[in-house]
Parts: sequence; C-alpha cells; structure tokens
Amino acid sequence: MVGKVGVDRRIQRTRQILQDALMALILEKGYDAVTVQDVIDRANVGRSTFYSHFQDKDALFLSGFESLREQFEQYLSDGASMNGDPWNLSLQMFQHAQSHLQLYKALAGKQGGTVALEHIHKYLTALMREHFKSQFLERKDMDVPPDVLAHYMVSSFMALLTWWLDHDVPYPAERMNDMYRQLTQPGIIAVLR
Amino acid sequence: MVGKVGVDRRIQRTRQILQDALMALILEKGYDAVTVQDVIDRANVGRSTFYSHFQDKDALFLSGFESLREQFEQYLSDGASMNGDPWNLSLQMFQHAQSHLQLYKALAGKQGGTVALEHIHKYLTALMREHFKSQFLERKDMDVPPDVLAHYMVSSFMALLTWWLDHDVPYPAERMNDMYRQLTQPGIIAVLR
Amino acid sequence: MVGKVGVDRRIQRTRQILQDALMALILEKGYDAVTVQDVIDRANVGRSTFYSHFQDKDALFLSGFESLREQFEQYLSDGASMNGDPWNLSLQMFQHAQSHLQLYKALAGKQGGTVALEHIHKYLTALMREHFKSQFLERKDMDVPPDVLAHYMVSSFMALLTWWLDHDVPYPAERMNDMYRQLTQPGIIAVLR
Amino acid sequence: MVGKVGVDRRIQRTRQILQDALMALILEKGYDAVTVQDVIDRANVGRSTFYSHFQDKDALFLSGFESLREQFEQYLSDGASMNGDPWNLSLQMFQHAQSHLQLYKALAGKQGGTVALEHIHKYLTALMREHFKSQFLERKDMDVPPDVLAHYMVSSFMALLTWWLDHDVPYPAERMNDMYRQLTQPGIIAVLR
DNA sequence: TCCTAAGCGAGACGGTACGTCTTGTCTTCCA
DNA sequence: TGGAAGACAAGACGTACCGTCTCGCTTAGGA
Repeated sequence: MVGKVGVDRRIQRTRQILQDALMALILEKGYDAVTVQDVIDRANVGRSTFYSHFQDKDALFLSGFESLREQFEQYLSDGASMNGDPWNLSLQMFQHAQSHLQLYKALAGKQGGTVALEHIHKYLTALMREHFKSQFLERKDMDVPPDVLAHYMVSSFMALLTWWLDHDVPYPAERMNDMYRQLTQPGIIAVLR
Repeated sequence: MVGKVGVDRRIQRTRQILQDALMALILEKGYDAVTVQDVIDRANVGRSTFYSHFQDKDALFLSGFESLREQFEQYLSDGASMNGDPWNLSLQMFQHAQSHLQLYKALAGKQGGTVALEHIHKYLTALMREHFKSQFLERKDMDVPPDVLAHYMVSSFMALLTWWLDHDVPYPAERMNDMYRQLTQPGIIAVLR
Repeated sequence: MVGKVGVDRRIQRTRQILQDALMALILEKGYDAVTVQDVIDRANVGRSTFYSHFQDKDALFLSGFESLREQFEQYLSDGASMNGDPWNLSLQMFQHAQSHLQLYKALAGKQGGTVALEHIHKYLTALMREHFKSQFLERKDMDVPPDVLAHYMVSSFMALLTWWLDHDVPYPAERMNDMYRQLTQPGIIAVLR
Repeated sequence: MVGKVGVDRRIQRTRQILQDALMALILEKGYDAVTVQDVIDRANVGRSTFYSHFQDKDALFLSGFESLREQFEQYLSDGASMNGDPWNLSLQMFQHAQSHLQLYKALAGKQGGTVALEHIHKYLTALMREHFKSQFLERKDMDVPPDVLAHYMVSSFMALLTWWLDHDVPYPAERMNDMYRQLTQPGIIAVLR
C-alpha cells in the first residue's frame, strides 16, 4: 500500500493539468463559454480521464477554489491574528487576491462563473460567524438581524473585491480595504450601538 | 399602415403568453433548468414562433424585466419626488417588489438567472448617476472614487433585496429600507464629509 | 392533415440518404467497422436526426433489409406461381439477388453483419412454413422432424447464396439453383418417402 | 533456464483462468455482450495481464477453440478410422459435442460469436479436403464444383449442429448424424454419379 | 365577399456538448 | 527485472437542446 505514491503523483499531475487548462480557458473566454471538450483538448487528456477525476466542469472549477481556500487559510494562520476585527480579515483577503491576481480573476472575476462567487460567499459568511459570533451575531435586540448583518458585510466586501478584480485599477489591497472600512464601519458601529 | 392593429394585438398576445409561461416555469424549476422547449410546450406555441419573437431564452427573460422596469418607472413618477435621497429610491423599490412579489422572485430571486441581476444592477447604477451626479459623483477629492461608491450602494441594496426575496421573512418593505439606511447612510455621510 | 405529405417526403428522403450511406460504407469497410458517426458524416446529417429515424445502426440496416424484402415479394407475386416447389422459390431468390447484386452483397455478403443473415433466415423459414406446411411440415412419422428439415433447407440455400455473393464467380442464378436442387432434392425426396 | 517451469505453470494458470472466465460469461450474457473488463473482473486479473497473454477478446476466445480442436483430434485418432466416409467424421463430432456440451454451447451456440463458427467452418472444410480430396474434390467433370460441394457439406452439418446446440432436444448424437446422412447422402451420391 | 399577406403550430433538420463506455497502450510498483 | 495493477488517450455511443428551416392552416384587412 506504500507503493501508491508514484501513482498518486500521476493522478495529482493530471488533476493539476486539468485545473490549469480550465483557468487559462476561463481567462480567455469566460467560464460559461468553456466546454469540457475545450478543457480536454487544452490539457491533452482523454475524455474519460476527465470524468474519472471530476464529475463535471463545476466540480473541476470548485476544486480550484478549494486550492485557493487552503492557500488562503495557510496565509491567514501565518499572519497576525484578527483581533476580532472583520476589516482585518478583509484586508488579508484583499492582499491574498493581490498576490494571486490571475487565479482570483479566473475564479471570482466576471469571467468566472456564479458557482465560485456563491461558494466564496458561503465560505466567508461561515468564517465570520465563526470568528465574531460572540460579538454580535447572537444579540437579539438589534434593529438589523444578525443574518442580514452578515449577509451585508460579505456582499459589500465581495462587491468591492469583484469590482477591483474586473477593473484594472492600480489601487493596492490596503487602499481597497480602507474604502471597505470607511463605507461599512460607521454603519456597523451605529447598528451595534 | 392602419390595418396592422389586429395583427399587432395577436403578436402582443403571443409575446405575453410566452413571458407568462417562462415566469411560471422559473418559479417551478429555476431559470437555468427551463429550456426553450419547456416554454414552447407550456405556451402551446410553435418553435419558430418563439424564435420569431425572441432571439433566445435570455431575450424573452429580459423582455419581462423591461415590463417590470416600465411599471417601476410609472410607480416612481406617480410617487413623491426623491429629494435627491437615494434611500427614498430604495424604499420605492422595496415597496414595488413587495407588491409584485412573485414577479420579483422569478426575476431577481435565486431561481432567476444571473442575467436579470446584472441588468438590474446596471439599471440602478445608471439611475443613481442620473439623479445624484451633482451631489457627489463628480467630486474628485474623496477617498472613495465615485465609481466605487455607486457600485457599493447598488450592491448593498441588491444584497438586502435578494436576501429578502429568498428568505420568506415577514419584514415589510419599510423595515428592509430602514436596515439598508442604517447600514449604509453613516458610511456614505462619513465619506462625503 | 393533408399537409403532411411534404413533410413525409422530406422524412423519406432523409431515411433514404441514410440507408444509401450505410450500404456504401458497408461495401467499403464491412458492417462491423462502420460507426454511426461514419454514416452521419457520409449522409451529411445531424446526429440527432439519425437517432430520430433509427434506434441504432442495426435498425437502419434492417430497414434496408425491409426494402429488399418488399421488392422481393413484389417480384415473387409478379412471377409465376411456385407450384408448391421450394426450388422454384430459391430460383426466384437467386435471380433477384443477381439483379440487385450490390445490395445483396452489402446486406447478406460477408461484409454485411450477422443481423441480416439471421433476419433472412427467419424470413425464409417462415415463408417455407407458410407455403409448404400442407405437404410435409405437419407429418409426424418422419425420421427427420419438420423443424430440422426447414432449418436444413434454409441453411443450405443460404450457404450457397452467400458463397455465391462472396466469390465473384460467373455462375448465373439458374446454375446456382440447379446445384442447390441437385444437392438437396434427393435427400428431401428420400426423407419424405 | 531451470526456473522457467514454475513460471510457465503460472502463465498457463493465468491463461486458463481467463479462458474459464470468458466461457462462463459467454454462457451468461452471450459473446458480444462480454467486455474485456468483464473478463478481467471475473478473473481477478489486471488489465495489462490480459493483454500480455492475448491480443484481444477474440484471441482469447479462439484459444479456447484451439483446446477444443486438440481434444477433438485426440478423440479422432483414438477412435476408429473414418474409412473415407464424411458421415463418420460428422458422427465423431456430434458425439464429441455431446460429451462437452457446455463448452460447445459457449463456443458454437447462438450465445457464441461468429468468430468461432467461422473458425470451425474453415477447420472442417480443411479437414474434409485433407481426407477426401482423392475421392472427388479434384474431379473436373461434376455439375457441382468441389468448392461448392465442400461448402455445402460443412454448412449443412453446422446447421444441424447449431440447431441441436440451441434447442434443448433430447436427440442423441447418433440420431442427429442419421438425419444429417439421410438429408445429404442421396444428393452427394447423385452428384458424384 | 372574396383574396392575400402575415402570424402561427408543428416539427424535421444540422449541429454541438454532454456524460458513459470500452478499447489497447503506458507507467509505476513490487516480488 | 519482468509481471500485475490500473491510469491513461482515444473515440463511439445515445441523449438533450439549440437555432434554422420548411410546410400548410388560419386569420385578419383591403379590394
């Protein structure tokens, strides 16, 4: 059973080739326009090989997202703690996006599909609940229900993130995060009294 | 030239039947799962008839959105002026959505496609530019560029709107708009000094 | 309901094109080597069109056989009666094969599949039962059961027919039938006493 | 040099396992429906193992036929001589089939493929030429060419054999051979004058 | 009142992509 | 080092939709 390493390496290599092919094609034509056949041709891979690794195009796409997520969490744990500050988390994400720009553009830019955006949305919402539930998510006396609050914070963040990814503006991550903070922090503070 | 009225009536009737069929099907299965064949069958219409009226499913869908837009603009001009207040506009939209709930759910809810959301986004952004450009969109000295500001305001609004449409919560339109104002107004004021 | 004629003509034309394409390809590569894709390409027809007319390659093939059968039965009823003589029937078939040599080679030659041979076998066996049952197929006192007798006569005939189709020998149909009669008639007479 | 015996044994064992697996599967689903994957799974063998022993499914199948042929020839040489009598040879084969019924059904029954039948046909034709050429195969003055004669005799025989294998009738080998003789001998004698 | 142009239903058609299946080759590991 | 396990490229299969098309029928409206 130890002898599987080499085989596993082959498998991993094929998966990587497929992911790369998809990302490249997304940046060229946009997610929806890419067909499984395109990916297969670009990756020089047999049709059945594709389907033995991934259920469909979405699955391949999301596997790329998972890589991204793992990288990001590694990045997070390496960095400073968040001090319970959501805008610290958003900063990390802006920074991470900046250093993996092509990947982020393919996955979360307007060329990417809805699939990833929804995934990221869910992921961030979960992350927020996890880290800040004690602070406000369980208070019952607010005008704005915690659910709405979380949804708003994540949506606003992603609005700025995707805008940034889709317009080739020279703003650095820190500038983007400052905007995000300026726009959202006052409202959040007001709501939390 | 004059004799076309009866024919036009027939044409309008067919278009309406197709729009209704699509809306009904979207609420049943979600936008993506609906095929042109489904619409044709439901509407009891020939395939070529469909394509003589609309280029594709998206075009039919957007024609439904146009109806909505016209209704909404009628509603707007009937109501009080906005006094240059974005949260007055958002209130009108929440109210309009409330009184056409099924239609809004089909078009902008999670059953609807991305197509409509993007369309609405663009429309609202244009509306904002139109009405409030004098106020701040042309100031050059802000930390947050007007583009980002508009994008943020529309995105936040739509986040609350879609959340409201997709979760069957009993909040009235006014309550939703209060939340929207509470969350966004302080930040906007701060940014505008 | 009269308006279906034009459509039917189109349908018949497409079916004919597909049959012709298959027959040509069989003569080129043999039945088994021909793929549905080959037929589609040769016939300049869409994939779904093929499947809307025929369930699979075998069905298309057998539809060609049905044409042949109809032709043959027309030929039979035009010609002299069989007088209850099986070797008269076999003669007709040798003659019919001779005048439609390419078609017979494609369907029943070694390039053709097993499908047609089995079909023809069954067809001829049924034909025999129909025409000669009174003579001997219901006698119970024979050493050779009627079933075996019919199977033997048809198999022998087809052995000579396929041999003839597969070897480009200059024997005319009448010569082949004489051989068939010489070989089988004495045995049949002996068995029937 | 010395250690090859054990290896050869292993090799033989693998080949046998594969043959058995194929035969069993043919009786279950028919030759055409059996895939290489089926055989591999049934035999608990790796894919490359299969292909290192046999070129393809047909080759494996025919190797089974070769075993049968060797057995039969052993059986032949053990028994009485044929006295130049074809119906003695056919009797031996009917008898041999009777005592290896399952194997014959798998190879030559309707579950078996065309491959075996063609092989057996060729083999028997050759056997006939070998043993009886002096008698008539070289006469030039017959109405029926020797080629056709041989083809007819073998085809008739196989017609009766396969009929017998495919219908579970209680006739013993001798009875089948009597039928074969009754049907064919008179014609043959007549042709040979 | 009849004629004629257009709207329309029905659905055949050429295409494209899908996800499944099988084949024969190639790579890796292990005994 | 040679045989077993199984990953792989290739490509056919049958299905599902798409957007174009051809065909007769119905149904105004103007003559």
